Amino acid sequence: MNKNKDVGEEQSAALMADVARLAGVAISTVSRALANPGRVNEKTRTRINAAAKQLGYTPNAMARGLRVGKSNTIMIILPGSPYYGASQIIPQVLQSINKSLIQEGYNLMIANLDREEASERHILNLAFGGTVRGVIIFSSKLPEVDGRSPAGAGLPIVSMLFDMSNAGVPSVVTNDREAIRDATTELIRLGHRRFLYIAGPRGNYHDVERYAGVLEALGAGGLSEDALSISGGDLEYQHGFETGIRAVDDFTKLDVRPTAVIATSDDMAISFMSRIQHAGFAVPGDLSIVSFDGSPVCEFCSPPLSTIKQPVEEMGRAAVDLLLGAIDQRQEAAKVRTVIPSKLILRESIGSAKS
Amino acid sequence: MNKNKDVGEEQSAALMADVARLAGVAISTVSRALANPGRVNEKTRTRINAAAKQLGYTPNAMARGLRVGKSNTIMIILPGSPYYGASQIIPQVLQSINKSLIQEGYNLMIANLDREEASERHILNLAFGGTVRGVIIFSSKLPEVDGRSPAGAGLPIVSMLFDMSNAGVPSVVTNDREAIRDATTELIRLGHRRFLYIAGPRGNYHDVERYAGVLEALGAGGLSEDALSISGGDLEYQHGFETGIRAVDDFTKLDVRPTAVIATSDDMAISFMSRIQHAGFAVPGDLSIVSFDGSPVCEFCSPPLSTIKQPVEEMGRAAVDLLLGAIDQRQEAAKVRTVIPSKLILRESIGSAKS
DNA sequence: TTGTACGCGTTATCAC
DNA sequence: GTGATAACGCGTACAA
Repeated sequence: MNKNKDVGEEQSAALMADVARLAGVAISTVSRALANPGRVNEKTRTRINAAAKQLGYTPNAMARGLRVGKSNTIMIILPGSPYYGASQIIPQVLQSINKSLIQEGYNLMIANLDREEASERHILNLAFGGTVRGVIIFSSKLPEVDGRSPAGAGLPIVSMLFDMSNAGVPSVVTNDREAIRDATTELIRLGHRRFLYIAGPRGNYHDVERYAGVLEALGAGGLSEDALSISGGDLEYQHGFETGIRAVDDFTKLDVRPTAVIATSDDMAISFMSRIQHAGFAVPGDLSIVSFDGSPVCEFCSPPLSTIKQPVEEMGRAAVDLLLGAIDQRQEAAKVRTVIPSKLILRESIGSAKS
Repeated sequence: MNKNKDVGEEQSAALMADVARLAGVAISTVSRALANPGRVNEKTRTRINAAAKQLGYTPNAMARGLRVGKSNTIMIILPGSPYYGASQIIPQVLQSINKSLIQEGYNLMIANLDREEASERHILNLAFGGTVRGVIIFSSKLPEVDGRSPAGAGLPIVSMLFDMSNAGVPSVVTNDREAIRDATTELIRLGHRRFLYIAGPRGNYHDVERYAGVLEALGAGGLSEDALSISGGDLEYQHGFETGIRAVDDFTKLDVRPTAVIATSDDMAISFMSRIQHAGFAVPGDLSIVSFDGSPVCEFCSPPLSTIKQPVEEMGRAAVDLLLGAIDQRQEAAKVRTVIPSKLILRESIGSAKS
């Protein structure tokens, strides 16, 4: 079968047929020996294994995939333009997910979903072309063009970070609302009465949740919405750092200056804190700052930045568990929403309100 | 063919045969109409396209791949534990590469290469199992187990960031040595005469190059190696931030204190700069700092951190071009080494030497 | 220009 | 326990 077997040097990939011939058995026996080792005589099995090793045999994934009608590739859909806060955590997420997947024999393919139709089409081709077996979505929207969507391809989907459970997509999220609420409550406890909220894209799930969390804390603390000023929130994508910079302008224009700032991503907080200090405000003397994400770099800001740390590794593992569960049909609807709590890390960017 | 065609609702994937039947042509004609539109009558072609659209037909990638003996997936091998400085730039690299690949009809699969044999085996199965068509390697070593390596699988490989051209792997790198040399020269020009170099893993390509660059600048400036102290350089992996923290200890223990610090990654510089200021040293008053990578966050450090910016997007594009060139055999050996220059970004962390 | 027939490498179904 | 054989969905000689 292998026409190059006599060349010896750069032999092209060994086939199952080559292994069978070398081991002196039928090709189907080789297949079994590799897939169901129990259902084949031990003696022949070892002979087959030896032959396979000698030839450096590796099963052809596409042939197998075609035959069994399944691939073993999972696709993760990343936001095309780095999502306003997520770029810091993407590597951790990918690594966590990939590690979990590999243990179960799956591969990870990545796709970027931006505003161009071409990228949506590409993703859908992956989904409908049988290339992928399941989807982890890390973006705020599902790709859809010509009425086709990954769900329509019959693919299991799990959403990470964004709660899409009301769209029927099992989601692994953190407790955005409670986490921000608790952080705000802590600020109130420290005597703060006026706040600046640096928003993510308006309407975005995270922004909705986090904004609500701030309001809940204000309400519980006996403060009205008037205590809250808002910056950012543009619909258009913007780099987190830029949002923070603009927030400095907004801040300095306010008649009554807030004493505490709640940023919805570390990037925003980092650029804001840097520029606001250049503008002559002391942190935390004049101004306390807390943000969301938990990037490692926050510890080394000046002053060290308080942040709400998202457990991205755990969330990655949970998303994989959910997805593989759906694939194996172990669970059909699963728990639709899995919440993994974030943790407030208090650092020196937060202090008592100026009296 | 499609047994579910009468269900209408959740129809399983339409096949080429379905399209052929609906268009009233033979299955092979459909195949041609999609692949070589020129070689089929316009009238029938439009009929076929209409049928395909109506059925939501998407070609099965595995069947095609099996038939043509090629996949259209590229694998990128990432360092399993975040490489000492690279974690900041991985998202940009992935996005740049993915974008370039999609335009040419390829997909991107990711693999992590850490110290465990399982991950090497996984990568090699991908390579030998026909799953991938080419490899972009972002790690300092090539996976190899049982004497198998991706090159042995006949796969085109391109290395990014690391120069592996002497191992026969076309590489896209930046001018580490010159960039560091120029930065060091600038420090010398500013009157600095003693330096601390915060090293990456000893023996690592980047560290070798960058260290050499420092020495070249010292030599050109009439300084001896005695002008240089070294911190870091552990063989074991360590988080960049930790290396910077340890460098603070090393620095304070030196009898003659350097007035300038050259860090081989932004992470190191960021944690070092933060802690050294807490220890009572002024930047750049007592100490100038420059680092390597060009993370956006450097601009918002206190003081803003000078850094050598690597053109990661360009490097990603170049790597893809090289790889696809090798796949298409347009170029056989290609230029073995492509250098894309980095750019020194001067910020306030650098100043004249204390007199 | 279009249709027929075969094969890509593997797994699953059946006999033996 | 093992072997022959028919698919999986598509591309491509070749014949019509």
